[in-house]
Amino acid sequence: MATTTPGHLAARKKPLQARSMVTLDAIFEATIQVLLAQGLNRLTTTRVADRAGVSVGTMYQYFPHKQALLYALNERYLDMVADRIETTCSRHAGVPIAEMVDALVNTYWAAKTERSDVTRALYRAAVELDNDALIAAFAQRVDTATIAMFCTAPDVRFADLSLVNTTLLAVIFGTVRNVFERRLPAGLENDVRDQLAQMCRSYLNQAALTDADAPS
Amino acid sequence: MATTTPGHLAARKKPLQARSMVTLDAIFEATIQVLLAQGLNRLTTTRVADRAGVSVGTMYQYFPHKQALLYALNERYLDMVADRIETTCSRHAGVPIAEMVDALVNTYWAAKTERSDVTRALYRAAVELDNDALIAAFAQRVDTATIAMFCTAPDVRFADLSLVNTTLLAVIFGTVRNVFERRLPAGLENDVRDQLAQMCRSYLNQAALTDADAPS
DNA sequence: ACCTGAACACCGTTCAAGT
DNA sequence: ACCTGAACACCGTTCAAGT
Repeated sequence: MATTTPGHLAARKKPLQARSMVTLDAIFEATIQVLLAQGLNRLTTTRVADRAGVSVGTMYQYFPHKQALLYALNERYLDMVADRIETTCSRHAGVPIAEMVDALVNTYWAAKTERSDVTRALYRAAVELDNDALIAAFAQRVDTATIAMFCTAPDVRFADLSLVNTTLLAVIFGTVRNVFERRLPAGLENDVRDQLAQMCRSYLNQAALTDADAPS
Repeated sequence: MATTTPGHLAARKKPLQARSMVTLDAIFEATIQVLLAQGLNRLTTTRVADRAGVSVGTMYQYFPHKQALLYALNERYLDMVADRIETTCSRHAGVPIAEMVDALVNTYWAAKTERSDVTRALYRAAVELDNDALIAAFAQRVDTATIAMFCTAPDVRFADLSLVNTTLLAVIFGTVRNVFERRLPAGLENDVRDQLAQMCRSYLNQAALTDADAPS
């Protein structure tokens, strides 16, 4: 399921021809480069257009305003992360729940870490815009995927899987972001990731229904 | 300990006279009001000055640039939160660790929730500026306070308290922020808070040294 | 000494004029 | 049909002129 883009932030034209796609990619790539090299306050429509090799006017054919550009960039990125989580979830159907949680933490962590500069740039840029819809769509996709996975766990049942799942995702996503923004040394960062996985496992063990709780 | 402000973001003049303090407060209050009523992209130096009843020029006597204004606002807020955490920590010296964790989660949660509109406005505004130093100073204060508290727990010892503490804070702060940005319904929000506290307790139980681990 | 607000440089966005 | 970039409105910041 793709994210639903609110009208006022939608890209102006869908790239149907190969040439347009190349231009669009150039604009995205230029945006990331400017964001990384110059920072958010120097991210100027003119600068992005220059770097992408088009005129400002052309850029405004693809994006109705600067916000839409940042929005689309973020959308692309979140789609990539959601894709990876969905893949992990379907690959881990039926394994013990401790393995599921480890896979989840590691997938999300890896997706954020592999291009950590871009991740950080996007975290900073994301706040410029009204990304509520984007976050909601992303959360929905991930929620669906992880709930489906946890349902197949052979070793546990929960009284309220939905709440447990919501908590788990809030904790994982929130912690990863927090660690990122604090710029901890890489070694400590990895230690915290392992502790996080451990913490999720302890939580799931404790929250799992015992035989005594089982419905007759 | 107060946070250390890097030179390029420091306020231009320290308000030593009562009149100046009133002006400064008016500017801060105006900033919050504009932020809440109009949003970050309409937060204009002119608009803030108008609302505060001073001219732009006067505002630039107190803050060398717009960033410094937002920085100072954030600094004030973080100092308030850190104050409350420090208070909680010294009040809970010597109680069982489960109570410590509950108090910690609840204090942080309450500090963020009580004026959640301001909190959210600041989360959005914070990214505009170089808040690394602010976050580092805040983290340092909180780290010190919670480590000191955990050292007094009568019922547990840890192999690596520093790592456990870092993890715990990253998880609590990150999760609270994530829950905020997702704008969950209030009921669910509270459920997640309770689950978070439960999760922290499970983690601490599991991470605690048993008698078998104890040094001879 | 301190405050004011017109003036300057720059940015987002548009649209008449090009091809 | 599509692209260009000068032009316009507006914002951050300054500083000569006021009190």
